[in-house]
Amino acid sequence: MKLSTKGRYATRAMLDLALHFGEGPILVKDISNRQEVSDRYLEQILTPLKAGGLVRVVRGARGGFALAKPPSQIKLLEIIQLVEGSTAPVDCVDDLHICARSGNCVTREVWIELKQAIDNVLESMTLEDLVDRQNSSGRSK
Amino acid sequence: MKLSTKGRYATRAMLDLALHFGEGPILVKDISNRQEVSDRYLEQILTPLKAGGLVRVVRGARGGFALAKPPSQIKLLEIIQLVEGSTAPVDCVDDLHICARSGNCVTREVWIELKQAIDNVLESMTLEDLVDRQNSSGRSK
DNA sequence: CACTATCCCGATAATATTACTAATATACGA
DNA sequence: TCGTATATTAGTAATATTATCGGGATAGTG
Repeated sequence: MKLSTKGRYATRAMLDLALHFGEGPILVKDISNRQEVSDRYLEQILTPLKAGGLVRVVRGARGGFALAKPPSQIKLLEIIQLVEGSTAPVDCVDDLHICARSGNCVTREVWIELKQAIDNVLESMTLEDLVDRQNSSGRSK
Repeated sequence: MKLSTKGRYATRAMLDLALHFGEGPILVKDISNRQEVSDRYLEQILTPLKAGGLVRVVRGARGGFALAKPPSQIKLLEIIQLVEGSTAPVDCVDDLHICARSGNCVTREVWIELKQAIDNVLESMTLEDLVDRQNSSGRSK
């Protein structure tokens, strides 16, 4: 039940962008320096977020990344889904047919409830919420 | 955020044992046949469940596995924790010190909430609940 | 136009995890 | 004491994750 680095780095990168929202394009390198992750790897992680319309990109000199929408309109669930795929703890939750037992499987019902619980948390939290928490506790950027 | 086969197989094996509770030792081979998983692998998965006191073992002829307690007293959370370790989606949730940023990290707070949501679901469900569901919906064993 | 900054894409190396197998030891019962 | 069954440990193939690299496309800048 671990979140991979993709989900963690993506969330931190998006929070970083939220903290610099309105400042124009932000370099991947700056994000990776602040967040202490590999910039090459971070590029890869940002790709699906761009494809999913959460960030916009300016190429070329003075380019970089920025949120495509205000932080208040970006839910953590969207971020996680784009980089990790579904939050379902087991694949049969999304597709009954990958397991012949699904129609007759009570454990599957548990996994469905688990997914719902996870989605509830991530759905109800936006980047703005994270920014607020960060600011209200005297944390550095 | 995927549960590994360990967690899934363990839950199914325990449900299997719950359905046969009171019938004496059950062969690993019988469980693995019914659940369609490798018996060798299932043995390995049962080991931590034994160490954790959820199942008891009778070695030798006419031996096998059985629940150490009634199904009503075994929570799914216990099963998952024994075979998968903590339900924390990120390691820093359990141990602040594995990441230097933890003290100053708002995303960590999200992961803590996520873990709590997961634990809530798994804590509130016992093997007896699963047995009831199985019986009440006309399913086969 | 030449130069440089920046993201884009595909390949692949390194590592970790997962799922499973093999072989041998140990225990119990008839 | 023999057959049946789990216990234990080590090994391994397959897969997924994590990260790196080289070169290329694109867009500003002087």
